[in-house]
Amino acid sequence: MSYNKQHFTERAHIIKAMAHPVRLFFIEELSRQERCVCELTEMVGFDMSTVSKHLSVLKNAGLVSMDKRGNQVFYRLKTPCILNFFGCVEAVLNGESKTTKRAC
Amino acid sequence: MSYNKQHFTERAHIIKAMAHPVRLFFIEELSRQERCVCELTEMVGFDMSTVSKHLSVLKNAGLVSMDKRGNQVFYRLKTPCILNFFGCVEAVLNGESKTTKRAC
DNA sequence: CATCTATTTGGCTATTTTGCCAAATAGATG
DNA sequence: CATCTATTTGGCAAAATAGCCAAATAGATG
Repeated sequence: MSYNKQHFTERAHIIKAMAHPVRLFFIEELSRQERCVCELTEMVGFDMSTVSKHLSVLKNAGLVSMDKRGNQVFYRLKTPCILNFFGCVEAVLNGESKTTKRAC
Repeated sequence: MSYNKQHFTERAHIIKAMAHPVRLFFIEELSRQERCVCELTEMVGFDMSTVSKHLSVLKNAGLVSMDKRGNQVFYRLKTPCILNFFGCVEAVLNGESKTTKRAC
């Protein structure tokens, strides 16, 4: 197979959305329960505008959805299958990757 | 759970290594068979030095391993479990993510 | 309606990433 | 040993990303 730039750019866009410590944390946290921006902001200790921008990256990639209730906006994970991937990342970190052990 | 910066930075480092169209292509291609730098260079049409740097990002993250034979260097995928994740990315692209369908 | 709260957007700077070229390295071959 | 081939490294400029502040929005509440 040869390199189809558009095909891989689309997929990289989604993975790129996950490729930041704060966003990774949000994905994990939102898989547990929905959270409003103010809660997430307090958890990570960044400026709320920064948090909002991270969330919009996730939203833009189709990974989370949002829901405005009252004057708060709640985000939740739309793609639980992402979590299956985290086990593989752990395996890479532990250098177990060569084994046939199914991490995902 | 609260935000442990180091924990998520380590994991983001691995995901970041995957977050580029060319590197994503290499992961998929190398899952099929090992390839030397010159083959990969021809497939993507970038400068060989650029390709070499992309490969070193993958290597640094622990995703591929390399093997020098003759004056060629062959790379191969060290972490097949990554491939299970691609199905999830497809699901996100197709907007099927809300369903309970197991993509990974 | 005026105001307050939660969130997003615009704009700026600092940092990181990407890709090319040129030069360095390392092994193979004449 | 000189040279050729495959690859990596250094360095640079352009582009993308991250985080902060200030300003704009949008509901909720007095």
